[in-house]
Amino acid sequence: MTANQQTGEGVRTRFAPSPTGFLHIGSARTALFNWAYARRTGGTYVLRVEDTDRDRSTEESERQLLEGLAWLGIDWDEGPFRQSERGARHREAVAELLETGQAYRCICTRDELEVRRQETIAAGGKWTYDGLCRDREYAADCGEHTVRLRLPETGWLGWDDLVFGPSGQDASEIGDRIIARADGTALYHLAGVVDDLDMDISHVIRGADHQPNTPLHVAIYRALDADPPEFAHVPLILGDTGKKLSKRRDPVSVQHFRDEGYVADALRNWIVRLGWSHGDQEVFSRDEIADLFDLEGVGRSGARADADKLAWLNHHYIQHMDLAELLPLTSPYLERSLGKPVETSPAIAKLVDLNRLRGKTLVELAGHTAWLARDEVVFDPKAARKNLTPDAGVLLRDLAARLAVAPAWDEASLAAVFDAVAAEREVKMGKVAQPVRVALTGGTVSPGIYETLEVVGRDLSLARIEDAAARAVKGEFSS
RNA sequence: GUCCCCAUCGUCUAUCGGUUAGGACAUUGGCCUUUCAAGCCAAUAAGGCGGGUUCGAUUCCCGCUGGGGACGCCA
Repeated sequence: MTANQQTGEGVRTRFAPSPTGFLHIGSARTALFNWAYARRTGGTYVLRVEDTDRDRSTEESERQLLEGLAWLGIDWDEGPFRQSERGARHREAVAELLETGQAYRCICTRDELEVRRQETIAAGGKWTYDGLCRDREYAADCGEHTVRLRLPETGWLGWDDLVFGPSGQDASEIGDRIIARADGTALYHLAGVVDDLDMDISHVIRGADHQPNTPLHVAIYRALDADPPEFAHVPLILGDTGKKLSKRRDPVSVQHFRDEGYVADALRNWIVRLGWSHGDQEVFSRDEIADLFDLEGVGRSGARADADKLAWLNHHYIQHMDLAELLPLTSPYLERSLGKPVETSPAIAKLVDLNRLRGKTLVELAGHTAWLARDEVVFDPKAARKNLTPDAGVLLRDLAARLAVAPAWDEASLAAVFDAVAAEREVKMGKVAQPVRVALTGGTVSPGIYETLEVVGRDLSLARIEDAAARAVKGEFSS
């Protein structure tokens, strides 16, 4: 029976990251699963920052963490609590365990331990703490010492994992582990259990890398005379090598993907499907995740992070998003690309809308849009050499003259002029449209030529075409 | 090395003893076409191996092989 079943309260989950770097997509997924499970069940989601490793924890990481969660739309109901602020409570728990005899003081030093460990392994044995201090009953004044949990000699430390089913290990495999350092502070295992207990956490959903720790945690719950929560271990996210994602090898931070131009909806959708499925459904909005997520849909084998799938999802969301939502998301990338602030004019907005089919990321979308925001056309040498030949220049000059007297600047009128030029010169439409495209944008990629002309507008279009024509005729782009 | 875990198309996965083994991404071909895309259509592609259990195994059990994770006074 779990704590929450005893108290009759609802589901309470938590995300307990340590602020020692950026928000990792593996952590983000754990956060998402916990969030989703709480939302689905009408439970409560708690955020707890495990910053007890003072050497590695930084405020900057914590800021990044919260920012990443907010960006992904993962909101919490309680917290953020900081484990570092609960030191007194952890000390109290250690004292209690010492009192009840469930723990004892150990004066073995790291060096001594290491020597004995090596000896045991060399002799072909397997090392767990050898229990030298186990029955010595050292008092508080024994000098520098750690505190170890006193495990039963044997006995099954098991739990029924909500993903992996019956799991566990025998106490003899684990040995008496340290729960408090020589300086008196508690280790993660003890602190985490105490916090989960105090915060009445009912379901601990965490990465499978924690599986080997769970027997010890079960033992700590027992020593504290408490019932363990439900545990659900989630298979790890793997990199291209098939190994656990590594900071060195793989792109892992949420911030990284954000910088690369992936939208939050896509990243969230991507990671939720890494290890979880719901029939054949591939696309899940934030609300659907909160609505449909369950632990039964979580698989048991590691999932390789597939960048192509992320790109596809990103494309999907960029296409289906309201333009009003897409524009502000695109602006920063446009400004980055241009190196200056950009005002989102109606023309820019229209071009972004037309270009959304043409990019997998906001970076690409911005890249395809930037030309309109530049004062001067920047020609791609290759595109210009191929399309702005002297012959093309003559054609463009003719075309510009006719466009200048076109009755209107709309698709029908523009098409009539293009058709006429193509017919009279007996060339394919491509020979007309492509030079215009390069004249207007400097490159070979843009929306349909009439749409592009409309977006650029009559005056600027004529100016750019005439300018490019003049330079092309002079052979400026030929070599 | 020890302990634990996992195993369906290249990848993410569906299947909860009986299916022509389904979907998605990627790939390939076709259509469309003024560029690049997108879109549409189609194709290729999977139960690691060996034993059981069963009328019947991808599905249950065992072994092997392969892969992964954990082995801190980190979290």
